[in-house]
Amino acid sequence: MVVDHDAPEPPYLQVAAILRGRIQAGQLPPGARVPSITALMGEFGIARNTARRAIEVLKDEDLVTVRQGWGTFVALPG
Amino acid sequence: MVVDHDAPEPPYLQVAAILRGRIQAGQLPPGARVPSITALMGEFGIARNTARRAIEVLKDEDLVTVRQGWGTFVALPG
DNA sequence: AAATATTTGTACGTATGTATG
DNA sequence: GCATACATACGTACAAATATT
Repeated sequence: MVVDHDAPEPPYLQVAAILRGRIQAGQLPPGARVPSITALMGEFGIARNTARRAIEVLKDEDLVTVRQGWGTFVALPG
Repeated sequence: MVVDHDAPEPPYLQVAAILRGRIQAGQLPPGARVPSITALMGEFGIARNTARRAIEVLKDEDLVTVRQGWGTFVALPG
């Protein structure tokens, strides 16, 4: 899966939407580790800051919790 | 005024705090134009993205409103 | 205790796109 | 068309936190 640089939706929002979909579909269940920044870079062909912005979107939605030096995880329900 | 790269507080938070202070002090009253990204770069000796992050902080606090192609303005009270 | 690997955090400089006036 | 200002993205570098060896 690669982002579409020509789409009206910017890459960081595309990636955020994809990850959100995986969470809501249960593909990434609560407590699961979200792919690391480096992994997202490789999977979607995006730069580091772009990957971080996508995670930032999900963090602002309280869908994930991020901890430096550890990783990003799907937020627990409730 | 220049940011301190050796301070524990990162530059983008330093700049956000300074601007927040100007707003709360009335130096930047409601409706006033906040210095542009380019102006902040020059005033604080920071990069473009760093300036934008500072503004982002204030935007998340609803202290300013940002409009593409126009500028950034101190939010109206209420 | 110390070194190493992994992961997130911050910042740089640059380029291009989009919106407004 | 042009100038200004914000929006997004690239690639790179180093710092900080965590866990493991």
